[in-house]
Amino acid sequence: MKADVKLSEFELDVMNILWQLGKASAPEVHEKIKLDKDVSYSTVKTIIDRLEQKACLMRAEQQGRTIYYAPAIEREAFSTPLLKGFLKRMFAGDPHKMVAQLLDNEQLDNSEIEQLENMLAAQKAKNNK
Amino acid sequence: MKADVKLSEFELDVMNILWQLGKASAPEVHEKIKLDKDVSYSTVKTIIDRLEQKACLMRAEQQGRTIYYAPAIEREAFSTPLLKGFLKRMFAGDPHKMVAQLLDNEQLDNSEIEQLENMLAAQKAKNNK
DNA sequence: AGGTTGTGTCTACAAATGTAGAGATATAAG
DNA sequence: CTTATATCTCTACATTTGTAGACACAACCT
Repeated sequence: MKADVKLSEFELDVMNILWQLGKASAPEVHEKIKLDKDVSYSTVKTIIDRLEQKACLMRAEQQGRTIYYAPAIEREAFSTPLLKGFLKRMFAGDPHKMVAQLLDNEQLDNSEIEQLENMLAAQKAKNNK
Repeated sequence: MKADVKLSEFELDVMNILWQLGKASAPEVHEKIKLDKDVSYSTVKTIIDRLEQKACLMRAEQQGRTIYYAPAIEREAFSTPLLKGFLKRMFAGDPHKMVAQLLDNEQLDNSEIEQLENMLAAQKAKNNK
């Protein structure tokens, strides 16, 4: 996997939509994007084209003139290095600071927190093996 | 606090150094940056100047000709919105996915995990109040 | 078949970002 | 006091990113 592919914020927004939907046409992506900010179709299509050039998404299907795009890369391929970088940049590489902030920002109810506790327990079990 | 200040990656790198050191001169920042990538002094100084323009850092002190800069904004002022955005973009807004990835990426030993568990317990206690 | 419409293609450009050299100059060194 | 050096200042430019219009054209409707 290409390790040096950098995506801009906007490009990530589009990828995110594709990762969620599995596949989508440019007008569909445009619809989704417009929920957040008002940009023209051309703008979105340009981003899609650039992502295609970078081989981050591919033409999956065609119906009439309409092209359906699908991600060509797994979300994790990006989230892993980005998370590391983000952790380093914003939290001096300390996961605790990050989780603390996360708990502070997001309102998690008790059942959600318990899910997290389960994850931690599982990790501990794995460590002990 | 100015909510609409956007910092580039490089600008964040510099801020990070300042947040760590408390204050530093441009040559000192340059030194630190060079540990990661090879850029000229001018480049770093330009970034510092832009950060000063954006009022993200200030001249704290002067020794001879050398100016010492210090952050003019708390780390949290950036990490909060950035974390939210990052969560939304890379993990579809789901904190669990993010923590899962975090556990996967970073090798946390049991005592570190227990610290996290304590944080979660504290949060639950707060929820129940 | 002819017009309409929704998509795609191509091109362009402004703003932000990364990068750095040339020159000024205050301080340090002799 | 002169020279050398470390910093700062100013200016410039290439690249990336965000943004969108103009035009082409296939497909659908009647």
